[in-house]
Amino acid sequence: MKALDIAEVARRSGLPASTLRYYEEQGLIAPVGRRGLRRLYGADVLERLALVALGRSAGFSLREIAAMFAPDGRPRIDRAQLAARADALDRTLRRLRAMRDGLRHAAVCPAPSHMECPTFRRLLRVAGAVQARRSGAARAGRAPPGRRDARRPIRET
Amino acid sequence: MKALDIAEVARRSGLPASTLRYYEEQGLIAPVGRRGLRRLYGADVLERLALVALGRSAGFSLREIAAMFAPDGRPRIDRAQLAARADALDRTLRRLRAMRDGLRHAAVCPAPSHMECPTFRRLLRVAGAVQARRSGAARAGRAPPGRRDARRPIRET
DNA sequence: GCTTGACCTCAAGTCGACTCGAAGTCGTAG
DNA sequence: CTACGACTTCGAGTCGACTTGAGGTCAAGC
Repeated sequence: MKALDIAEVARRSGLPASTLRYYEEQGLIAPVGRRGLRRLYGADVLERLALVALGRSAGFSLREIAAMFAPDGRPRIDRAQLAARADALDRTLRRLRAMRDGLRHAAVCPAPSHMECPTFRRLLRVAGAVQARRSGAARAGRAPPGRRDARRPIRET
Repeated sequence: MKALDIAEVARRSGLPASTLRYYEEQGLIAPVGRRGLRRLYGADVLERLALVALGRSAGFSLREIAAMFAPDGRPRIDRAQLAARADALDRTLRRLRAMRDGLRHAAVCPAPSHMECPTFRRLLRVAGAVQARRSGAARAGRAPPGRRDARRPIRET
């Protein structure tokens, strides 16, 4: 077994060493051992990191990703959870698609000002409506406490 | 002109008053005046807020959105910037689409473990590759300093 | 044996977009 | 006229995912 030192894992994974230590702290990876103070990783850490990257890319938090590994270290992924995340992605996709089309249109729209373009105005109403719906505006006037924003950041490419 | 107080704007926009104040601090909106200490808003603030919501939905930061308003208050949106953002959204969409398909597949994949499913493994390689490419791994070994992660959070629905 | 420099730990800082709490002001209903 | 409560300001706190810096350890090369 050739053990990898942190620099090697960093080089091969593209992640800085500080991130690897942070991931370890978060229970996402673990070194197979140490030489003195220095961490030694097995080659499988790279697959694990790919799995983490995959999860992050799909919008999972590090905490959620950590929960996807069984204590024995093997990925134990809940299929229902995957399906749910796929559905969430679908919703995001629909929203972003509409947004892209709107932007695309606005970019070439002949109206002198965006505010005079019907398409743009429609987009505007939609964006405003999403917000109002989320807070229950004009119904209760006050969102139930503790009901924090469920949206989670997804990172662009 | 009927002036709206902050509670009314909050109600109609679905945003908490604290957010409206914060937006003002960030130069996104401004009250038309005050009655005593209290802010009074014109009706146009709602359109403005819709514009802000739109921008946020498209992945712009508040800073960028603020820059989209000319000093006179009218939206002065750079069409090239819109097109660029639309392209960025397109890339994000492609990535998320692949991710969704992968998740969907993994959720129904008959392989006993995800690691034995070719589709899942392919997805894994892709996710790992993105990361490695971003940091220039295996080429320079070190990303040029100051070149911070350009990805920006997009919020799900 | 000594130096070098890659690694270590731990605490603190960063960023964006808000939210919260304390303490103060003020218009209006009674 | 007073009390109430909706507003105000300002500073600090939160969250997630890291990064940075100070100060310490240690294996390997000279």
